[in-house]
Amino acid sequence: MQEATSKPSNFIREIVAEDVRTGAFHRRIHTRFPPEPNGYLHIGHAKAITIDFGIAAEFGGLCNLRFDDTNPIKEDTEYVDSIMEDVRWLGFDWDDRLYYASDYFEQLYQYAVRLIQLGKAYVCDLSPDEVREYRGTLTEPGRESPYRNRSVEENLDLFQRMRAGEFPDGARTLRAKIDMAAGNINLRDPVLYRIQHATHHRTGDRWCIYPTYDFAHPLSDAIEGITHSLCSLEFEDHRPLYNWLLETLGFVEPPKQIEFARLELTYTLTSKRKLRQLVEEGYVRGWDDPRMPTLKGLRRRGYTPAAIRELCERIGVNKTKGVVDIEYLEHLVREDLNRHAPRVMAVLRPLKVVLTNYPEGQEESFPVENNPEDPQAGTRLVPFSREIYVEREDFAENPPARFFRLAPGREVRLKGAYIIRCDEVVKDPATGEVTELRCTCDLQSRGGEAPDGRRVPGTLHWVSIRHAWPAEVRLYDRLFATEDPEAGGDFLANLNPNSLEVLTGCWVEPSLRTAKALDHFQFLRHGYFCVDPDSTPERLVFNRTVALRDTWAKIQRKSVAG
RNA sequence: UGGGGAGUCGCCAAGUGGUAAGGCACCAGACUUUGGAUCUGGCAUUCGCAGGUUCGAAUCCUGCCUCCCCAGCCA
Repeated sequence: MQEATSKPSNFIREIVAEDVRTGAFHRRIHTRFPPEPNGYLHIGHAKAITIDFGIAAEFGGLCNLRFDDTNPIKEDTEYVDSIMEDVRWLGFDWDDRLYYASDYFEQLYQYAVRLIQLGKAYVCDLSPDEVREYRGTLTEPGRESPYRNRSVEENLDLFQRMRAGEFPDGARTLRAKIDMAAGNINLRDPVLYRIQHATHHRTGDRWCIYPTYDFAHPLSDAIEGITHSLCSLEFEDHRPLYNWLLETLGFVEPPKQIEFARLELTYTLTSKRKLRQLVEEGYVRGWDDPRMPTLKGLRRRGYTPAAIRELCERIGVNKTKGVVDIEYLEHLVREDLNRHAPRVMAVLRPLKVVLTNYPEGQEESFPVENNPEDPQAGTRLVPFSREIYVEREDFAENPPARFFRLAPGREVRLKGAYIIRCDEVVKDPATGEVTELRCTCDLQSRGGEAPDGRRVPGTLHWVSIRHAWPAEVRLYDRLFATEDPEAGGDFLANLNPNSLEVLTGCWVEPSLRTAKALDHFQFLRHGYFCVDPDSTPERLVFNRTVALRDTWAKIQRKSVAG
């Protein structure tokens, strides 16, 4: 609880702290993360997970993982497995508290029977269309169902026969008897059970009636001894129903539902339906495409659990709907990876450089720091020889102002190696394209230090041609070109046509040969990269997580703008 | 027009009657064998608007405005 005071406050933390202080619950603080197994987890879920597990941990409580599997036609075990994997990857653990709403089907049924006995629920024969008609509108009250006043006995009999499978889908429902004139539409005799002759991924064909969310959720919470049922804003309207059910059924110290705003990010979509469309219609390569905001996509892209958790922590918790700038997340991965990712040299768009005064056949190795942020990370030896590759954009025949890189007659330092000067530019006579640079190497500058102390402002990354390893590098950009993917009404029209650029002729330093899938690196002067699962030792594949901050690009942009 | 929510810097967000934290972004500078990182400084006389209460209000009261959610036998 000490942490509770050291972290920035938020209204949920305050409510829970107050409940602890007043002893509102004679049991430990208990929350739950209740995903429906009908899709993959995305960045929005990360916030809910962080809050659910975080609040419990802060107050010495527990958080359950509970699958809200009350709709058999939408759900599947494939998602169950995936969700568990993602929650663990994010860094949370439910120990042995893995539950399913479907585990409670029998109990839930008994609670429904109890409600009927109390005269608080009835079997209704209205068709779906009729129910809608009777419900009224936002501004007009509804009308009571003609079946509303059936006897307890008749209701009990009918409900039992619903369970027995005597009626077809949609023929009848069990409804709560509350108030058809309520301003809150959720209180206009909400449906508690519907008939659905469908095979459930866990209970098989044992049931042909299934509880609705509104019925199953509060009761599942109560059954598990949840104290604080945290959910998103769209359930605010359901809270009176949540409370009505628990009160009517006589639960002591019932759980409290508290709603908070979801996490939204700029340039990002979190609608399950639309994400599915992107996958199914081939706009991305799958649910784990590195451009997807799914946890699987983020992982493959190279985002770390720590960065995602940190985002959730720093954006706070409240009821104000907002859209967080994706740059915040990008900043946080950089912050994390800057501390942890080993530095390495990779040339993405190679330009050959021949060091004319460096002895042919000679080679040597230079120690280069693995991470200047972490002296403990040590150094590695990087091989050097007469012919190297540098980045094409690190050379300019007619350098613009403040260009610190290679140009005819100019000097530059090769990171950790030597200072070189460009003497000659070799071009393809047919196209005029620069194909090679011939440079001389200041042999006195081993390690990159000028012997006479002269200042060399530019430092380039490089790879020795003879030693380099080929690689494919996938450069990702935002999936959508507009901050709000929904802008203009058609999210597909807002897709960024340049969200993926595949570079195939890349060369990386030999130390990368042993890199394993999902390993993180900083490619010096480029950005953070992650080994794609497609990678093999013969053909390395890297995904760009995020580029380094690029002050030079900013200067150029400004000079172009005027 | 019914019910439920929300409005503090470009974005996120503290603040709970005592005179506007912090982060992102941005700007300026220092340093730099990553034009990275780091460091320093700048960045809301004002809290949706209008009244009122008070010595004093973003915080209390009144009225208004704007935005979001709800009419699935989805969750």
